[in-house]
Amino acid sequence: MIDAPRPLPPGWPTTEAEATAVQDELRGRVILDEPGPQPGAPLIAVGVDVAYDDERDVVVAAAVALDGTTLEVVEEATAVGRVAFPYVPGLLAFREIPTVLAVLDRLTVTPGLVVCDGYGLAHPRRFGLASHLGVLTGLPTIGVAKNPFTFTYDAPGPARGDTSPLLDGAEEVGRALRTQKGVKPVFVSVGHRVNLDHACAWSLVLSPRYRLPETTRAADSLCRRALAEQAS
DNA sequence: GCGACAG
DNA sequence: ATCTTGTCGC
Repeated sequence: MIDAPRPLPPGWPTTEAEATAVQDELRGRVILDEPGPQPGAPLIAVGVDVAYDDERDVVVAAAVALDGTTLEVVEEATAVGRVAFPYVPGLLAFREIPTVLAVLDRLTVTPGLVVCDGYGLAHPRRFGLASHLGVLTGLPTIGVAKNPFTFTYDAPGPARGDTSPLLDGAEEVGRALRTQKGVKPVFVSVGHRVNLDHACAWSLVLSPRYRLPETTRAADSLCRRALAEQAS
């Protein structure tokens, strides 16, 4: 059975000015002074990702819950929604967050950490997707991105676990983290209720074999499969 | 002013 | 994100 795309929430921003105002309002509710879960602690780590069909204006979100110790999949969920905003760098969250919230609602397990595909604090106004999702759910969140966006960094050391600051001018907004020897780093930033050390440590724990965390890989794979089903 | 820019 | 074949390598 294929789900019909759910409609947008009433009052959802439609202009860049409105979306920016929402960010500025929600940003005051981000919690940055909690250490967050200890890396390796027994918890459920949830990866979220989305896939788009711009033709049909459809977005499919996937959430995959992993045992934070064994990295085994304990639950999967998908949700189908409407693309909620045009793609504007810095406003990515508005495109997908309603559907991401829906997919998290479908999980029966309680996430101890949510790993987002994108940024948190590393954002032009310090309120990326991971920050936004964290504030709206109250859950600890981190962002792990594949690209440095507009930020700068020097290459981290060659060993797995080596890091270097991700900089916006002189300000450290996240870290480039080498998750595999000799492989391009990922870009980690804090979302909500997790500090940068723990965010990096969890990113490393969740990436035992590949460049990207297993949470991200599992969610990416699932949302692509779900989008293909939705299209057929 | 223009372009570049997470996904 | 997405458009897209084969190919080199473990």
